[in-house]
Amino acid sequence: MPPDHLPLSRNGLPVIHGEGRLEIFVRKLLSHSLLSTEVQNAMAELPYSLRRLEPGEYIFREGDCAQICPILLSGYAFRHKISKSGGRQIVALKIPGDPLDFQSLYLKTADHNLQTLTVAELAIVSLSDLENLVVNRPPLARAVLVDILIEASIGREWLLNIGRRDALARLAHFLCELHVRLRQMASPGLDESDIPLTQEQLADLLGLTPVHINRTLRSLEASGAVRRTGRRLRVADIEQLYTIAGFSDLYLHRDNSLP
Amino acid sequence: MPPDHLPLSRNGLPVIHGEGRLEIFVRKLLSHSLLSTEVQNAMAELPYSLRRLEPGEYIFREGDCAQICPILLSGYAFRHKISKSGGRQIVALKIPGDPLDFQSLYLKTADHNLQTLTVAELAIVSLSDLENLVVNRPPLARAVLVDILIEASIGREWLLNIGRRDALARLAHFLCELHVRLRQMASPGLDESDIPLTQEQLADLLGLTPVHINRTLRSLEASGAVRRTGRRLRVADIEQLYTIAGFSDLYLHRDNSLP
DNA sequence: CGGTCTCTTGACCTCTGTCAAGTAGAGTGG
DNA sequence: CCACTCTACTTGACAGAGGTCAAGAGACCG
Repeated sequence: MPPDHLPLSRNGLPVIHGEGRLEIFVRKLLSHSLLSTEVQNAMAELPYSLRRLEPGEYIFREGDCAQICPILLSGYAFRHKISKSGGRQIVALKIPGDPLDFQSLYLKTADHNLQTLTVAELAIVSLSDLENLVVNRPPLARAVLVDILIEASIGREWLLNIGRRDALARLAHFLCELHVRLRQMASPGLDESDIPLTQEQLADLLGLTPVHINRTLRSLEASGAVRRTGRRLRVADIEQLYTIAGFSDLYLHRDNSLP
Repeated sequence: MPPDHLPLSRNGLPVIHGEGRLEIFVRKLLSHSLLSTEVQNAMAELPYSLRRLEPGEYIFREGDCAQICPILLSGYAFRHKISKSGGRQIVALKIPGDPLDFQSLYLKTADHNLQTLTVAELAIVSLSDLENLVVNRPPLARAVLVDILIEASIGREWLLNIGRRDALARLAHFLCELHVRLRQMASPGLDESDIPLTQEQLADLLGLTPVHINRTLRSLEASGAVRRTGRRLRVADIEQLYTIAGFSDLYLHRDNSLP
């Protein structure tokens, strides 16, 4: 039985010096911020240790006091919270390239759980290396902050989604968001039409039940917006999803680095 | 007819040099971060101009490109978004002492609307003054970031609240949060048991309808958890509200400045 | 090929929304 | 101090989106 928690903070001697695996992280920040090539190179050369996690492994738990900054190199992860009555709500979905925990560097305790969704690879960057990199590079500090602000903006859109859209539009809206975010990363081996969540996970993410997700998914399939083969769910007609969801990507702030 | 938008960015010559009105903002940051007296004094002496707003006035709108940093000195304000089908969702409630818009300093366009809930007074601080203050004061920069992170944490708890709690627990949970946040500010003239929202606003905040808020409020009143006189809503028994909501204040990170 | 985890489906239920009409406060003006 | 007016709050009847339960079928894995 593997340990429930990652033995993460064995004060991070970097093990592997990446063969450009951090490039996807650089690309993530570039998607919303301008960074000089000097900064980009410095980031790509950050020492890190690589960890491979199975689906469902916890990266940290509510109440923990994390000390490192993991970056998602491949696979998916999600943040979630559980209410006293046992209901689970997924509050964020992270895709390859996303930094997973700038927050712990500034807050004492974690207010949510972070768990892998699929097999995932993490680059564990040491706190001091990261701080050394950011200090004296205001544009990089700014890019990190922008990343945090965009995650918060996505959270607000999810509030609107769960609070005010019916099941069909709500599901469609999430599929649109994931599609846009994946396409924005434009990573080889990352298929923006492939939805990696089970129906139960979709339910926990959208504040619905698995049974109702099933019915709604079926309805989306009937209209041709998605296709399902076996357990695999794919976006079939993104334009139609946009229409069903009333989707606008303003909240993703993709224009942030434009003139 | 007053202008719909504030003429905010008349490039901010500070008009009034505060008689300690910014003290409440200092106190807000102190509630989660340690700051030296030097930093506190420098903050309190920031030049600012004072604006008084009527209930329901917009401070900025989705798509705007704000340029200043307003701080809420008295009264209440809220962030909200509107879906294509017309549903409104309040995504954040701001109380006296809260900075209202660090985000615009880093993101090009606003992704939500910001509106006053009651009569409110804002301190408008110029962008350059603020940046000058923060640069070379890392603890202050950190405190500002912590403030942003805590707002994001509150957003995640709201996702759990709307996604996974029924109307009764959901309403109770919000009342608990507001009570704790107001008490934490411990400001004279600020009554932590007084709920300043109409039933319609509570509905938009909790993803419910006004009619159902009415029924739920009535149920809370019957159990003695709240009291209503005329249109005024007050917390009557906070312990009972905690129980009904299954409330834990971990997500407010009030321990953040403790040893 | 057996085991386990998802997904499906139908019947039924209930929480919350909808509609619509009426009441009561709070402010305004006479 | 009394209309008058707005807005907010109430209330009841009814509807419907989504939840619950439970059993079975289909995928994927070793």
